[in-house]
Amino acid sequence: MSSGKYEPLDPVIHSQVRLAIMSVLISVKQADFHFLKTATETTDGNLSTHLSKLEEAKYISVKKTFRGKKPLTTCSLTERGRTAFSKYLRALEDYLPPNK
Amino acid sequence: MSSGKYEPLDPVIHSQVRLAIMSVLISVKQADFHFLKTATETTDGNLSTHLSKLEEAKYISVKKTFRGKKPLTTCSLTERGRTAFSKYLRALEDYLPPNK
DNA sequence: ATAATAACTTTGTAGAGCAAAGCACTTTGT
DNA sequence: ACAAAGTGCTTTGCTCTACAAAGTTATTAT
Repeated sequence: MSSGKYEPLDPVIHSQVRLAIMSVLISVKQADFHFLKTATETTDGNLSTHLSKLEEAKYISVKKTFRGKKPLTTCSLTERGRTAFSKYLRALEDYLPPNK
Repeated sequence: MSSGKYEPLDPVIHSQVRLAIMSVLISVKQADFHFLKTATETTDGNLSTHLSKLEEAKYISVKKTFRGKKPLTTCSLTERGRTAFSKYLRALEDYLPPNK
């Protein structure tokens, strides 16, 4: 039933780092800056900008609190983000060879 | 057995248009410019530059001939391209939620 | 001869991605 | 108490990417 058509891939998600972030957040529901940085193996600067982009798109929500005296940034997927991610995954299938 | 690590995604392939091109070429073995343009729904300019990029990476081979009096550009995957694509697909799995 | 079409390629510009530098603290010596 | 080092980010600046629009070259239609 492959339609032969390529659905557009949401450009907000179709980026290595942001895809990794979304992927992490799908599985853990909540993740702080350090965790995401380790998981995605990116730099502080990159992570920060990519998080901002995902936040602007309302795909994640970012809560800023304190862990003891230090700032703590905690991220989680929004419903909108979850929807966008599954839509992305469905679209992506158009690009993948038929499932074995 | 998901390692929790995100393998880097080959940047030559991780682009909507180039991914679509690779996807087409995996399934049809040969495709001309017009066919690829229709399949990937991109503009002439974009397709041209993306093909050049894939060619530079030696992922595709581009043969320029004539169909009657008109130029005809025919593309196909190289072995290197085929390998790169399956590597990309394996890496991509790291980013996708566990199958089902 | 002129115009329209085909099959690309090149160019210009706007946006994405990254590392380095910056900022606002807090902790750790001394 | 003070300075130096560390933490947890954000901002900046540069390079690289992606795209559409314009250009090129040749062909077919009028």
